[in-house]
Amino acid sequence: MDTEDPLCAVPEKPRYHHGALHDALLAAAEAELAETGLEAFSLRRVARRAGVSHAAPAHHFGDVGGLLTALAAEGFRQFIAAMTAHQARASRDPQAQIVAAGLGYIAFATERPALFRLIFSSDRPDFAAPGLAAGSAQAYEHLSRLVGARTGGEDPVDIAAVWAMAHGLADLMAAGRMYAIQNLAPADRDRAFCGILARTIPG
Amino acid sequence: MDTEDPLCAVPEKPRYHHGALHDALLAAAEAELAETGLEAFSLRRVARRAGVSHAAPAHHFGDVGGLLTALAAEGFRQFIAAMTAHQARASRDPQAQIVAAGLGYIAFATERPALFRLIFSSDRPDFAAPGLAAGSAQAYEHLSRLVGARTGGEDPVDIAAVWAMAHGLADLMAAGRMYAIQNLAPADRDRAFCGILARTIPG
DNA sequence: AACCTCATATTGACAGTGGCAAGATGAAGA
DNA sequence: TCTTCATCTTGCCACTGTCAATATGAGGTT
Repeated sequence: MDTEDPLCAVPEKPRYHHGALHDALLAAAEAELAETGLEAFSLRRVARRAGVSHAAPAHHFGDVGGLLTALAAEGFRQFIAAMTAHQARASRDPQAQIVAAGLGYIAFATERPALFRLIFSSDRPDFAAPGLAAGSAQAYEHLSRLVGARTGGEDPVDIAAVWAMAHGLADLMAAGRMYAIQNLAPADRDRAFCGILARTIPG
Repeated sequence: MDTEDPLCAVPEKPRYHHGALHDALLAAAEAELAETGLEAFSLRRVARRAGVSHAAPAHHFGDVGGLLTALAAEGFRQFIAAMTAHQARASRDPQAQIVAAGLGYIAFATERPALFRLIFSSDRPDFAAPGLAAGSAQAYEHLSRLVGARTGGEDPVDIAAVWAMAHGLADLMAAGRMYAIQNLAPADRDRAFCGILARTIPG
């Protein structure tokens, strides 16, 4: 959250027409989501944080659902980026890539639990909206390709197994329910995750 | 939801002191949760459904969090019951019992998605409250015993693997995100789940 | 330059929400 | 019968999301 970014340099004096409210609201919403969580998310607080009236978001996002839809689309981009980042640090071996993607999956859930819940455990975004549906599909295809590289064919059941294992670990970690794993030292925790994730594809 | 249950026979004429408001509110809350979902849950609608003023629940549950805490505790009981029911129909073989528990896990999530989210993906219940913490711990121990019967020792990593796989499948099914599996015929779907769940414990 | 247009933002209202305080009710014990 | 006190209601407050009406001013046209 760098406020000195010259690329976003916009005059700071208050003016009637904000100029970049769309992006400012998205950033405010993301911060608000991270701080208060999804269940306490408030459109009016987002507007206040962006320094704008409570009805201003409506013009850009329609209603709170629209804002959350846009936020979820952005969330999927970050989600895929988290997997990709972890894969980049792993070997090219297909199995290692699957495990790395799983670690990225878990890292995203742990570091951004509210955003994770927004994209996977909420009914409030409109998942049929073009931008969001595309993000969701892109995430699935990302996983699908990984599994395909490992098994040869993209068997939906294999994909489901890898997906479910990564998702289960991620969701339980985001909710803070896996005490046995949470209490491990980071290195041991990662080792445990790797071992578990490696079980999903037999052979 | 049998309204003729003689065991619960309570005079039905409206009176100032309800007599069994605690249980009536819990039942109303569960119905409300199932119909409107967790994110649209409203304490006042629960009160209306129970035929009582909007402030009546406060005396029994404190606030909305208290009601959701009680509901979550009840949810864990039903959750464990779902696993137990599926296990009863399976063979005594430890591996078969693990798979059956997983199928029960998934069945609970698909049949009661809102309750499932309440106990696994919500911050609103107080999970430190005695009744709820006990239910949560009981569920973990249930899984723990199953895995122990299969492997000999209760390795937390083995438990985590089984738990995460079942949870991942359940959560993604509850959210309606596993299109590839959802579109399968019920028999094929169960076969797929069994195959996937069986992968979690190696050997 | 002056003017117009219209997307952008504000204000104010509305019904709905959770929580609190004050009061009404009536069941149970003295 | 009288008293007590848990139970339930009423009324209020701050807050929420959404809508309609209004104000603003940036950019294009003349």
